Amino acid sequence: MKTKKQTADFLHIGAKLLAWYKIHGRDLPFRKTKDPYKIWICEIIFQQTRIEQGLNHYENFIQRFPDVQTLANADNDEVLLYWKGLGYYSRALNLHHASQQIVNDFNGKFPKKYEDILKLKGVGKYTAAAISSICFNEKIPAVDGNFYRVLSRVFADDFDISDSKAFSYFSDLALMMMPEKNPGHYNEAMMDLGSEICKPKNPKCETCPLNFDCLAFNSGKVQDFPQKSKKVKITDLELEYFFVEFGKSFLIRQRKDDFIWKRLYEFPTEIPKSFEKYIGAQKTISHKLTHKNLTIHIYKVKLNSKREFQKFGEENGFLVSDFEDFHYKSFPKPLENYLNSLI
DNA sequence: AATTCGGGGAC
DNA sequence: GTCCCAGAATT
Repeated sequence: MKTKKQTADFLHIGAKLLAWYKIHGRDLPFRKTKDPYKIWICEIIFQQTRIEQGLNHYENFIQRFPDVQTLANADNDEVLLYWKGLGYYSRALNLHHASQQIVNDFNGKFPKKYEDILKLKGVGKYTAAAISSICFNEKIPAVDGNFYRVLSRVFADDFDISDSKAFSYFSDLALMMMPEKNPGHYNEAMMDLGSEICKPKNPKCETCPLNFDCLAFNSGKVQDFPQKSKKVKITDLELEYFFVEFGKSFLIRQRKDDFIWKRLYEFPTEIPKSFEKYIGAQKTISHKLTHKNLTIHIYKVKLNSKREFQKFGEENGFLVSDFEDFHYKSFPKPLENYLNSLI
């Protein structure tokens, strides 16, 4: 149970944060709008993604799909194309699905209530809070990795951020500091502070607006926070592909959506025995994902019979692509790199 | 409650 | 090499 004095102290910290934000907040393109559609897109794009990495994707995506209707009417493949290289591709599939949810279930108008926004596929508690606070002035903390880090340091709190209860734990802390006005700015301020000042490594505590209040800083233990118990496990995975070509054409197909690289394009993973005599150059690619170390073997299969090429493609459901066409499809990064190396 | 899903940048 | 990033869905 918090006393009145403590609650006042919390609010004081939130006010400092907001004051800092007004001067030092980042000038980002999506900060100028309160269009829930645009904020939604930006929140999804920047999930687990650095601002610098996703900025161009955001601009291109908004330009091509400026509103919910455009996105809902778009081809699934084109949505994925605009997601090329961003990773976590189910985000794009969920985005497309949710746009059709808005058209069908919300009469084409972006929902305004937190509970409704939360119903959209791919929108969780963080994203619903971000949209609600920024666009509709709802006082809900958008607790993300930045909140975990900043709050655990300010209060020298050793609550394990990999605990599944961390979200609700830090939400309670964040809410106590949250000002009545400008909830969106408060949430954005915490993200900017976490990104620019209270960074995971080498935080700039000397210029931090909260350094007077920060218990970790004042006890010289900033590096001890946040506490995180869970470590990432990395497994090895080998993939084998056949680059089946005839002239300037080659065969591709779309992946299923039950594994990595959902719905992205790839090469055949097997060929008939009769093709083995055409196997030529082989390339081995190492590629790191967050939880996997991939080793990808790609074998060139250069056919000299157009009939065999087409027959194999048709019978196994492959598409014929070429070095112009593949730019208009979304490939996994290592396969895209491979294709570019052949040009 | 634990696992899975990318790619890139900082160190 | 390790860790983290405007997290969410699935098991």
